[in-house]
Amino acid sequence: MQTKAAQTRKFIIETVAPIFNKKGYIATTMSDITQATHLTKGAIYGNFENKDELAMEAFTFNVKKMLRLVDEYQASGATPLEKLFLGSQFYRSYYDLSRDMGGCPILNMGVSTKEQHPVMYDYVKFTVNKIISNLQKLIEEAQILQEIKPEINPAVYAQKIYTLFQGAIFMAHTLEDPQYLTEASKDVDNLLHQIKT
Amino acid sequence: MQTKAAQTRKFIIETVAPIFNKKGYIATTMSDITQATHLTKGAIYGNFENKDELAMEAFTFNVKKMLRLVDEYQASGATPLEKLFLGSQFYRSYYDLSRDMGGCPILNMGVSTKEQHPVMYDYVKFTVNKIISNLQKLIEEAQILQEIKPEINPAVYAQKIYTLFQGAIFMAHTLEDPQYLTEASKDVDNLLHQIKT
DNA sequence: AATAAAATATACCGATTGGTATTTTTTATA
DNA sequence: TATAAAAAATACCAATCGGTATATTTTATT
Repeated sequence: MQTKAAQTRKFIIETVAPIFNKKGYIATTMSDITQATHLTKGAIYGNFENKDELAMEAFTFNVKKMLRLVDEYQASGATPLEKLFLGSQFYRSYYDLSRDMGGCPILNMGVSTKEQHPVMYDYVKFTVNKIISNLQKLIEEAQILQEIKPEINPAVYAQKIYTLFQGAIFMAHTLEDPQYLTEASKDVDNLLHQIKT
Repeated sequence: MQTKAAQTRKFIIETVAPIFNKKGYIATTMSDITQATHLTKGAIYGNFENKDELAMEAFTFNVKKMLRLVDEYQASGATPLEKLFLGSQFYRSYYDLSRDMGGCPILNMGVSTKEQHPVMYDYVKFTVNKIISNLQKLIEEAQILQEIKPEINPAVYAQKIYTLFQGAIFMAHTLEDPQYLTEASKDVDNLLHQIKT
């Protein structure tokens, strides 16, 4: 095992991820990073090529963590429709979950990298598209199993659901009121009840 | 008329507003500002106390412009319900409108000032609350005129509508696809049709 | 046209930025 | 326990940051 290097690397990413998420790419300085990790520049630059690489790793760390959490939450669902309901349920705890990692990485990075960091911005877009595509696939599978009405458009509804949650995430974090997310979850639940067979 | 000073001040604010909106408070440098205005630091600091004041003025400029636009758009509505439908209609052109000013100022500043600029962040919150409160008032007036069902909760629906649009704004700008806003507008239209008497 | 005031430009400041070359310390291997 | 390699610390770099003091130019008033 080539432990040590990989270990510090992991430690740095975990420590720095919420900082990049909170402050954004530009506003996060190497000083922030050395202070938070209690390491020196030498150690940081020994483990990462530059600020860019570190920021990318931090962002993907946050995103993968979130996607893993929602995946685990949906795992207990026996059918696609059950997974959709569980996904909706998941967002009731999303305010606390995302606050712990410095906010919603999709929202924060989507906004703050658009004019600052084209590479990361592309990765945000890629991630958003992947999430919506997963949602769409769940709806399509539910239609095959006749859990959801055949006439509804999976792409349109996947988009509808994710848009609603993303709006609620922004509102909850901006007004510091998790109620926006519980309300959105209720709305999506109602939506799912309307389109189920 | 004390024109000259007020004129340059206005010119600087107008020129700089989309830059602050795009890049955020920290990422916007005095160099950005002098380059965009073709003025020197002396001129800038002669008209504004510091970067802070200029950023605040730029943000309020963007917000007021947007609020004025939606207000003008709703003005032709004869009744509160008509104004609500027009407000929904307004967001079908919001992608282009907000892109021209460097993005949605509420979204961009809400995200980028949260951990960077408490004063501006408070003003974002204040503005969001004001917009929702205006929506709520319109719904209440519509209920008094019996245009909207009495059993629906104005606060809940005002929140619902604005959350949906804010989500669509994020999605449209992040994926660079205005269709998210037209779709949200249709959804809100349907919502209004459901709750009208 | 002379003059005072207002507006803008110039030249600078200390602090901080991301990054690097080098030295020191820690770790693993023999 | 000597030694080589890996990791981290130190000391530095030019460039840029926001901001200021001063000099110059433009404007308005008489």
